[in-house]
Amino acid sequence: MKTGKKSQTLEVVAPDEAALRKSGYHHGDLRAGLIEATRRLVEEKGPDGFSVSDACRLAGVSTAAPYKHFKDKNEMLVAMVMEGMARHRDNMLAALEGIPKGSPDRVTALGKEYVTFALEENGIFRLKFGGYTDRLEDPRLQAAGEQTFDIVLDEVAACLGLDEITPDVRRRGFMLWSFVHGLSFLLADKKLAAMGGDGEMDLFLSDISRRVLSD
Amino acid sequence: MKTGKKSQTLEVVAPDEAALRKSGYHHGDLRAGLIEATRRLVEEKGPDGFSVSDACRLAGVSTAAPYKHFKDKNEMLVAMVMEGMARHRDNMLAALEGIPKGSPDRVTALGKEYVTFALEENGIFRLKFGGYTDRLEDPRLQAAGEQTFDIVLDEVAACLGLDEITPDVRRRGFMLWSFVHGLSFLLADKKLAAMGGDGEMDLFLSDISRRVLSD
DNA sequence: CTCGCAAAGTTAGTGTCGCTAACATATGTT
DNA sequence: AACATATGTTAGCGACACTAACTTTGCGAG
Repeated sequence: MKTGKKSQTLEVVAPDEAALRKSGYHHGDLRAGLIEATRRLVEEKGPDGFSVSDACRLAGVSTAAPYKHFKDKNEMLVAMVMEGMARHRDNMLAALEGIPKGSPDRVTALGKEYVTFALEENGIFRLKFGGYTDRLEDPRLQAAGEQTFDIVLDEVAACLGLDEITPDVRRRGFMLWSFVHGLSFLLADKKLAAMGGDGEMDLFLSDISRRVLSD
Repeated sequence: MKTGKKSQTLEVVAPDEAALRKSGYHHGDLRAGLIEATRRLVEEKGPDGFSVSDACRLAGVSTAAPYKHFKDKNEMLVAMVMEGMARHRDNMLAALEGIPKGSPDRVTALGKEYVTFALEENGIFRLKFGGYTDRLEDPRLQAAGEQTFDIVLDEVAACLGLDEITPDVRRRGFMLWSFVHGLSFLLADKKLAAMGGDGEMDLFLSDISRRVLSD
């Protein structure tokens, strides 16, 4: 029989969870299901509160199952963060649409998107950047991060009327990155109480862009 | 018998560890010993790698002993971070010595000290800021953080020739904080490879101060 | 001085977790 | 149809955070 009893886990699953529950003995795509479960749990309970066991319960498999697809807990997290960073990169590029090339508004838009992602996908953000050394030092993650940073460097160069990445461009890029990076952490930690309206945020970011891009 | 056998823990302790090992049945000041052990272990293995059991081994007591002094693991970490932040604050104030009041160099010096602390006591820094929401949301920690931020605000106001903390001063203070905060994370994560010499760092920070303090 | 009690240790045990080993079942190739 | 392999299972180990119940110690009141 294919779907006999299996009464310990809810049989009728919400359409929401259809993607990550299994149907028979085999799951179908447990790897993807575990990544999705990991994403949800990390977002809900935070990187520290996340456990492989929880992910297994959510996916409806035994606690040993993940190790057929991932070396260990850390690799599960790396896989999930990788997927998140790809989304992050897409969002950054999408944020540029419709803004004329060479305008400082493009830099501001990138900064805003950076902060938005850090807040909305805070679990992923903290996993990638908040952890202690070598917790997620996977070279693929580093490469993905540099790729995203290159987007910023291109825009900075364009704003300065340059067609190559000079040391000065890199310097300003680091400044902008430091800025939005720290701002993301402080906002997520609610250290900046007074930063109320969305418009105030926009002004803040464009002010920063102006200061960093001026000579 | 008072000091009969007890052969499981090294009896002859290094002078280094004298402060946190016990002598007899009673430790003397286990609370302080555990805080010191926690500090060393967090710095060595990172916030995630830290375990109460390790701290107990280092302090030479049983794994149940800490719970006579701390509610749980989190409170041990809070106590340790509190002590670190007091040190941090002292360092900030010390960094101002000898620099004329009202000079932007004072702001730069504060920024440098901030980054220095974040790198040298990286475990504490990540515990306080890197963790997920509400991991260390103790009100005492928040209060200590605001106290330190006030130091920065005073200096910003002085640079602008103001004698009160206006919204503009606060805005610029947030900018500076975001900057050094993000810079600290990126440096700790080694994302900024090219930031080589110490002098280059100084130039970078003073450049940032100038940009934020200009109108 | 000693009696008693609270403070500060101990051992033993619980439940959870990450992970492994050994076994079971489904899938796809020949 | 048969086998090899991929993918699931159960059982169990060692580490961990934390608790309960017991023991030792220091100290103050009589």
